[in-house]
Amino acid sequence: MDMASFGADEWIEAAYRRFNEDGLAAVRVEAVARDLGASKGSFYWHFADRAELVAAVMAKWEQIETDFVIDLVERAGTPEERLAVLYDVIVDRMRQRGGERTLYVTAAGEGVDAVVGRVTERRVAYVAALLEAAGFDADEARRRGATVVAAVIGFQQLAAGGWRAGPRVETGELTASILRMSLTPAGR
Amino acid sequence: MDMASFGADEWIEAAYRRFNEDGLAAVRVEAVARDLGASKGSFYWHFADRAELVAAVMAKWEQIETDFVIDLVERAGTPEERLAVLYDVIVDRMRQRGGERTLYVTAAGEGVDAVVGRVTERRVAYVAALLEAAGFDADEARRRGATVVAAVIGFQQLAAGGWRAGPRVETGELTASILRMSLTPAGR
DNA sequence: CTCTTTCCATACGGTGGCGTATGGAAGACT
DNA sequence: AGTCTTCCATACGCCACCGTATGGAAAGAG
Repeated sequence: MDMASFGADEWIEAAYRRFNEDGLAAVRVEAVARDLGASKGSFYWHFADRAELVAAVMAKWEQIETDFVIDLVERAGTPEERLAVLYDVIVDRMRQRGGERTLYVTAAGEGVDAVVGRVTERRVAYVAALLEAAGFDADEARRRGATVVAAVIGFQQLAAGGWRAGPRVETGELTASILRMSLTPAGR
Repeated sequence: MDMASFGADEWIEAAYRRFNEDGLAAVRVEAVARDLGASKGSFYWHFADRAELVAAVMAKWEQIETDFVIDLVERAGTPEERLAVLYDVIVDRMRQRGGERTLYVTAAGEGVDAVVGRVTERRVAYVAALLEAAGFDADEARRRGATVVAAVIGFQQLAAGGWRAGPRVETGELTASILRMSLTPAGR
């Protein structure tokens, strides 16, 4: 046991950092090895193949994101206050979560769509629960919850493509706007 | 001039088909050549490199999508009726437009973010114009227009990841829901 | 009929990714 | 001390993709 040796955890950690920066496509065996100052020989001693590393990274990601939602659930406050907190969270994490931008598209090809689907479902369920607490019936709350999540991800996509909201409208306002819309009852 | 020869247009057409199926990543020189029954030698006579083909494909895409929006603009009807038409259009094209799913993420890397940004802007502007005609002020209409476009793209992303709306909520309802929400004024 | 231009196929070199083979260093065990 | 297990580096083979080099067929010009 060398003290400077690389356990599987170090590999997963380094790979997770790469995922967080540039998505699953960036978690390449040689690249992660370079980050770690290790070599492929080490990697293939700890892992069967790249897919195993990717699966571990996604497991870590699921854990982190699930804990995050649980934290959100356990907060107190009215639904409106909680949506305000959600706004801060979204805007705050929008910048750093670069890896998630590409995740939805690559998920199927990497065989991790089950994990992604579960995390998505938890997010949708969380927002839906908030909206249900705010007075919407279950089905409408779920539709709106899905819409909020979709819109946030869509904003990321539009920004990743060349689009900018423009001088009159800031990006943060868009998130605020969808949250406001989600709370406005339909009827007249 | 052989009658069975391949002009640049044939290459662009075949490449566009690939883009439409599986995104820009699928427009590979050898693959398109195989589709056409041609070889790389032919390709590199008509094009300087792959980027030139990709640019041509995106130009074609921009043309098609822009014409589409113009068609939409020229239709008559109340804003509500026009949004209903937009709904049909979105749901109808959601299935076939597989290539656009990956476009926003790959745009920067392929150097086509300018085109993508322009098309996005036209779509946002179209929906914003509808909403402004429905009584919203310009800024609010723009925010909501962007939200509608983002939500639709977000739904595609969520579906591409493993997520399904669930047994109680259909995918089509989500599109209907965001359009309805976009038309509901904020005040009480 | 010959020569030139146009168009294209085959073959090659280069890069970057994954996974494997092999040897070796360093501790653990006896 | 000698051996065995653990961990890792270097080197290799393989494949997919891009772009280039080269030779050649087919059609038009004269």
